[in-house]
Amino acid sequence: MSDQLNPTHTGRFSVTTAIDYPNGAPHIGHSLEKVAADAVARYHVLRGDEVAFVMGNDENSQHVVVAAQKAGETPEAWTDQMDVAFRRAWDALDVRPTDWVRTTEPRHVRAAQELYRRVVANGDIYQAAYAGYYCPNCNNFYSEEDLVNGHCPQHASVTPEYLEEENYFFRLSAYGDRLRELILSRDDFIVPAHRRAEVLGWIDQGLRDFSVSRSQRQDGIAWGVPVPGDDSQVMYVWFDALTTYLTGLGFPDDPERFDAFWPVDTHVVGKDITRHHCLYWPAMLLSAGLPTPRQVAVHGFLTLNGRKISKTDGNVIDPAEVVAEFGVDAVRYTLLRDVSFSSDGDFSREQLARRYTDDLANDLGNLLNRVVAMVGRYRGGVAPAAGEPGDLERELVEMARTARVTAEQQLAAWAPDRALEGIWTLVRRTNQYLEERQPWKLAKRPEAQADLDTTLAFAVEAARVISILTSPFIPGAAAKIAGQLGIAPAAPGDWSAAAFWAGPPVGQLVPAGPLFPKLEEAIEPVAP
RNA sequence: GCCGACGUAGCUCAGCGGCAGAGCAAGGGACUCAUAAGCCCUUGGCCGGUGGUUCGAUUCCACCCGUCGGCACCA
Repeated sequence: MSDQLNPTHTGRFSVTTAIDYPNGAPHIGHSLEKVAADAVARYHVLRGDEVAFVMGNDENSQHVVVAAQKAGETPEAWTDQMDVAFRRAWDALDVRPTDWVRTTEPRHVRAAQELYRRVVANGDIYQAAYAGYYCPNCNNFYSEEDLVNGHCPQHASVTPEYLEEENYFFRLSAYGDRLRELILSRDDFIVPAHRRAEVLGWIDQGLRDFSVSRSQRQDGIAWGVPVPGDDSQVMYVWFDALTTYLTGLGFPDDPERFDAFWPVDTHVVGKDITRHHCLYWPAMLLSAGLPTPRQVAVHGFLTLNGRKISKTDGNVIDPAEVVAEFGVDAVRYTLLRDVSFSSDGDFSREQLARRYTDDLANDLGNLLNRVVAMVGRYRGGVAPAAGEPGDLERELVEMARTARVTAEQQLAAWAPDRALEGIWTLVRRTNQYLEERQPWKLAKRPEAQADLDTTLAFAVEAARVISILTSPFIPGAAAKIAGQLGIAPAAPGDWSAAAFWAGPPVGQLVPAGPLFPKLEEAIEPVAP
């Protein structure tokens, strides 16, 4: 079954998210791709796959040095703090990577240098002058167009000096044809399709080499991965950052693990770094003689209340804050349900409250509550055995199958919103089923007790299936559903139990109150 | 300017050659197991505009109008 849906399915699955610059606390905008990757990773675990899910922080940037200085810290102390902050933020969202890479780790330095050596050996690195306007405050180069009236765009008082320095460059220009072939070789090498078209367009316009090192001398603080054979240079952002994906999967220290998980199944990235993941990275790997990724899934950005997320405008939401208010499952659900992965999507407190109330509390929570209550009231809390299914029961079973297949297909296509939409049709169908069978009426008729048993049994079973189907998205709530059904939460390999009568029999229920209690007060619209 | 997309119900979007769909929002109803929840019904669309291809176009093509991304060392 799984192999039909995903021809490359090998019993292993590897996925990465973009690594973040730890120059401040993570905001809700960072969360979408982490939560999406986590949901897909959890799904693969349920499928019984051995999963590697790599995340991390990009600590080698000169921006980090600047941020640390501003905070009066050493870069080491600063990145240690940020490391804790980021891990805590992802943990609060129930995002559980199997591997966490900091680019300052020795193993990553080894990985980046090894990759660099291989690319050098293939003749794709050369030395040339890099020229630009250098701002000592930013410790960064700007192009002439970047300057504002000759001043640094970040520091109006600074007039950046025109500097040239010898840097190393990667011969990206030589890889246009091979990259085009690679992208054309798989429909879903880049998803969604419009991103693929965009990248092919870039290739047609011609590729330029990019610099992969910077002089280390800038302001004395040694920071970054030294270029092999030239200690005066450190690797410049992309060469170093992209290599984290290799580091996390065991390159070069753990060849067994690396062989098992590389090439990675999917890199999940934001649309802003499409070019680097779809062109720079595959070209670097081709040069190094390493297999290229199977897929890059590009997601859009989140807006907040219809506006760009911006710290300077104060248009930000701290994930921890909304998690505290609505619960982690509601935040995950809203991110995954409301935001089309392929384009930008809006997030707002109102929308979060709406999803919480409509989908989670009313549809799902209330469904579980009424089922558990009826089994309690009519059958002493023990789920009865089903009798012969009728048409309605067969429809319900069919609906469950459709929901499961939809979830599978849509997750494979990186459309978690569609996957959830499909699962919710089963949630709604189960509520409808209860209205059609009206167990509360059957309970009053002595001759209808067998029908009541069947109805309750199918409703309980639907809840059990829903618990498994929803578990990649809202693991906490899914486990609570299982808990009230008196069964274990979904475990690795349990996806196949997401069908009627394919799982452990439900016996004694364990009522525990509303899954998603009604929100206390109406959420006030956020003032503009 | 160039490249790429998008304009379908009040909102968010699906459909992409054969009688316009979903969820939310709005209005009405029957019920009572349940978190005043759930269920049923209804309202609501010249499918951006104009031409063309076709027996037939929301769906394909061209142009126009409008909106938005990208155009490379800022991640």
